Amino acid sequence: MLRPEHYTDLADMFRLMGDPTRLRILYTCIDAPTCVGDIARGLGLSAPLVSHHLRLLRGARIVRAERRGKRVYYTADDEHIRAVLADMGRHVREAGAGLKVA
Amino acid sequence: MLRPEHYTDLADMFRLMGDPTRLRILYTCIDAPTCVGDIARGLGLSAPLVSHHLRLLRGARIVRAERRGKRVYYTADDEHIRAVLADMGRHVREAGAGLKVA
DNA sequence: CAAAGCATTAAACAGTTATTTATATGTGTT
DNA sequence: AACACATATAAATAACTGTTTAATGCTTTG
Repeated sequence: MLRPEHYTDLADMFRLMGDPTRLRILYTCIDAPTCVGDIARGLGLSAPLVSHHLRLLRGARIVRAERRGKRVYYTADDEHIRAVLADMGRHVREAGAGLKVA
Repeated sequence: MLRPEHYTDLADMFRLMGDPTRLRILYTCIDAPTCVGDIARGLGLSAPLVSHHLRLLRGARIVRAERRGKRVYYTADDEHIRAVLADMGRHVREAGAGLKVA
């Protein structure tokens, strides 16, 4: 099974990826390090909002930050994160559309 | 990239797995089909609560239901779900404890 | 067919969380 | 050193969601 304290950590991971805005932010910087401003512009979001979400993602080690001059570049922390997204993507595609969530 | 409508589906998946109670329920029936009552007893939860969460998980095709007599047995829908949990588990273990989420 | 067992549904409450707006911190430039 | 740029933080609001309680729906058994 799984150690109890890991449940909350795991759940936190999933919960953080479970917000549409955060997920779009994550996808924007999944392949190449991208700075806050570019993410914000690319998605049509305010910089504070993007920064805030990135802080949460960073706190869970889902993304990693690196400062270059004035800008801070974010990218996915490790391959497991990419693997998770890939597998979940496959699931959604195979399970097909028409998910009733509500 | 990813088709826009998939973002919400993907986010829904993660969001659903992002609740500690739901995640524990999912883990309980991940390997072998388990009925609502057994899940509830095993986790010390009420049957209505477990049933409610299973309905949400089922709506997203995260679990699959099968009726056998009076009981309804639930289990993980496909291998992708198990793969996602395995990868995320590895990430949490490697990233180590001390995640600052708040 | 009535009763009991198991699961589901519905509605109300309580707690949490994403977003906005305003302010502050850091970094490089003139 | 002052300015401009990029990011980060804080507080307030508004929307959402998990849990509880009570009632309803299916299946088999007596």
